[in-house]
Amino acid sequence: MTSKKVTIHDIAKKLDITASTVSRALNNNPRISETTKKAVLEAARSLNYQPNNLAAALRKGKSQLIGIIVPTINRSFFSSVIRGVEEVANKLDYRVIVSQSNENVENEIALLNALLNARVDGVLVSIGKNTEHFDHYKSLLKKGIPLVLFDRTTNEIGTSQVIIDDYLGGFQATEHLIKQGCTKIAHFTNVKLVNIYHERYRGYKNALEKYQIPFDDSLVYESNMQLDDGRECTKKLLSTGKEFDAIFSASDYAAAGAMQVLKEHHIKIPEDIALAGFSNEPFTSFTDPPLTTVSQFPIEMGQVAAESFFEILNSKKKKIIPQKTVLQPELIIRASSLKNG
Amino acid sequence: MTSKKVTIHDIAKKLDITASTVSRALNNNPRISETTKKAVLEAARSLNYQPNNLAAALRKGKSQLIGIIVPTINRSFFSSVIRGVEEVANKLDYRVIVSQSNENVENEIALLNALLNARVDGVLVSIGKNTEHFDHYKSLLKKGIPLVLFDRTTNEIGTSQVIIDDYLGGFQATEHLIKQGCTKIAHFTNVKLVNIYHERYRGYKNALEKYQIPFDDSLVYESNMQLDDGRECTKKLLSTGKEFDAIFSASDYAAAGAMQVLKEHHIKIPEDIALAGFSNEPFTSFTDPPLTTVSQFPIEMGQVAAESFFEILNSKKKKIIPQKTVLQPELIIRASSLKNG
DNA sequence: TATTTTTGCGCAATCGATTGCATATTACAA
DNA sequence: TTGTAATATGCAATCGATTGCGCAAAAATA
Repeated sequence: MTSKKVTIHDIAKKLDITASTVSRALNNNPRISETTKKAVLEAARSLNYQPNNLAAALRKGKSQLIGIIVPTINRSFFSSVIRGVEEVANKLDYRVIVSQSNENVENEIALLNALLNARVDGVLVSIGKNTEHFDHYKSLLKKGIPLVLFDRTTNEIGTSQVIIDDYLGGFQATEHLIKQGCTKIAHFTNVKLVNIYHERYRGYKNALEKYQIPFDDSLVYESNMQLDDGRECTKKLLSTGKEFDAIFSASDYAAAGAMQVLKEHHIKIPEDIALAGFSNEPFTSFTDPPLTTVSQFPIEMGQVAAESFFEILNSKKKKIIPQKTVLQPELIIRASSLKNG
Repeated sequence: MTSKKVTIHDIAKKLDITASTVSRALNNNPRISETTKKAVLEAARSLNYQPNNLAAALRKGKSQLIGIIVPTINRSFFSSVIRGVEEVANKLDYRVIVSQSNENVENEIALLNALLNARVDGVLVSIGKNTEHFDHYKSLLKKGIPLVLFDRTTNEIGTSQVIIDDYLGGFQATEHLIKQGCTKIAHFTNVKLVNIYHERYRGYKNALEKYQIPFDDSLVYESNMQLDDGRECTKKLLSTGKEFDAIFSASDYAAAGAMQVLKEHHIKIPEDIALAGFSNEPFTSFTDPPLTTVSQFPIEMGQVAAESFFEILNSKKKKIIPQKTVLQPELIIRASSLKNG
């Protein structure tokens, strides 16, 4: 049933001109007369011509496709970034190929290769947690293929990246808790070698320092930062008998876990213990009390990353100075931390 | 800096054979000797050969790309479906191009065209709310291009679709509330002409009927089903003074709104009023109490849709009988409705 | 040993659009 | 009127891989 594909040759035949002319007419080449252009456009419409991007891509060496690799697609943050990227790309008539690494280095490498074989014009990546060597990305750059990292980035590759200021976010959240009158603020963090968590941790410490509150290492708990980890950490924290009046969790999920345990112990939030998370996960406005958190503006991050990407793509000069764009996070204050409200 | 691209011709030259042989060797054609295959593979590796899918796609007429159109990428349900599709596609060495219609018919048409020009091998679509004519999809089918609809579908196009049994979900949720001892169950729904809401409503009514509970139209509230709508409906419901002991909301968001208002009125959930939503939005497990809801298994839906898609794609025969796959939803019972527990 | 079959590979066209380099026509200046 | 420039279009190669057809050499069969 597949109707014969109509090509520029069919148009050419119909108008008794050559395919070259048709191609130029369709691409609005100035060396084609207005009359011919009109005729071509008209014929194209009447024949229901659909250009074959593959052929053009092959010939031109650019596919109008860009690849994006994230750890998992169905997480609010990442899907929002993808949304942002798609918006920008779509306007510029580029298509976005998505793929997920599942935090697995080998997948990352395989996907990167697959994208290269599909001849994407470039790639946007949020690096998996366990990725520790970056040769596959470096070789991308050597081949001159645009690469932009976002959120989960590294400085080991000389390429543009877009991140949020995790330090500032950590600082703001902590400062906010301090201003609410908290002085013994616990902190939940991930293994601190992961950059973003380290930065949030730094922000936490510096805020304490600024307000001359002694830093107490025994109030800092490391975990994998999922809901259950948050629960565990909170239980441990409570069992030590150590006094504290707030928890700043570097993840919303761990904060949610903390909230559960605190409530199970009939500890009032925020009166007894104030709570702040990080990421502005969609669920945070639905907890009771709603969770104070830090927004990372994922859609905007996607847009900025895409813009940064196209800047590289369109720059004629071979040497591009890698840009590091740092977005400002925003503290979202909700009831979980609002003592004087 | 772009290193010269190495092609099969380079491999051919190196081994003093022809490109045809190289191509066949790489594709594991049985008519090529093992010796030659090994040599080609070896040479390909040493030259760091990367196949150009564009060229192959052009020649073969299939791109190994599939397109997917959703209203918005960054919604839990849709991003999860995409995740499922990507998983299946990736295993079969297909790439997934995502795009979002923003519930706009014109975007839908434009995106569809863009995908066609990119020569995707087929398309998966969740139709926008406002789309009322389907010619653009019908013409896809006429061209013999595989199309699978999921979640937001229509019977007006003779093509495969994957949906969940909304009727059953509505029935199960209502039945559950009844079994908890509720007899005056309010229902929040959307304009009932939207299929999925109508089905849930039907399920609600039939469950009542099965248990010989009189249906009371004045307990049914129509709205746009966002959080605020849920709040409004609940307020109205309360202000009527009408007795009710449960709310089955066809949307989790409206249910969350209801929960807020009930709590503001110091009405105990579930003791005074039991609550159930629909969709199993990620936030529902974080509310207090956690919300009983109906899971739609979006990842599985994506997988099934993809499988259905590849079935069409791989079927040799021209005529494919459109399959309508109806997935079973699952009632997720949580504290918001558990009276005896 | 003669004949048929199988195996392994080369030749060359092809997919559809782009583009550098002619060439023909028209316009314009001298 | 003639030479020159500008304009509009054609020719043919090209992008990189695939594939139907053909053919020689090797293997199997008669």
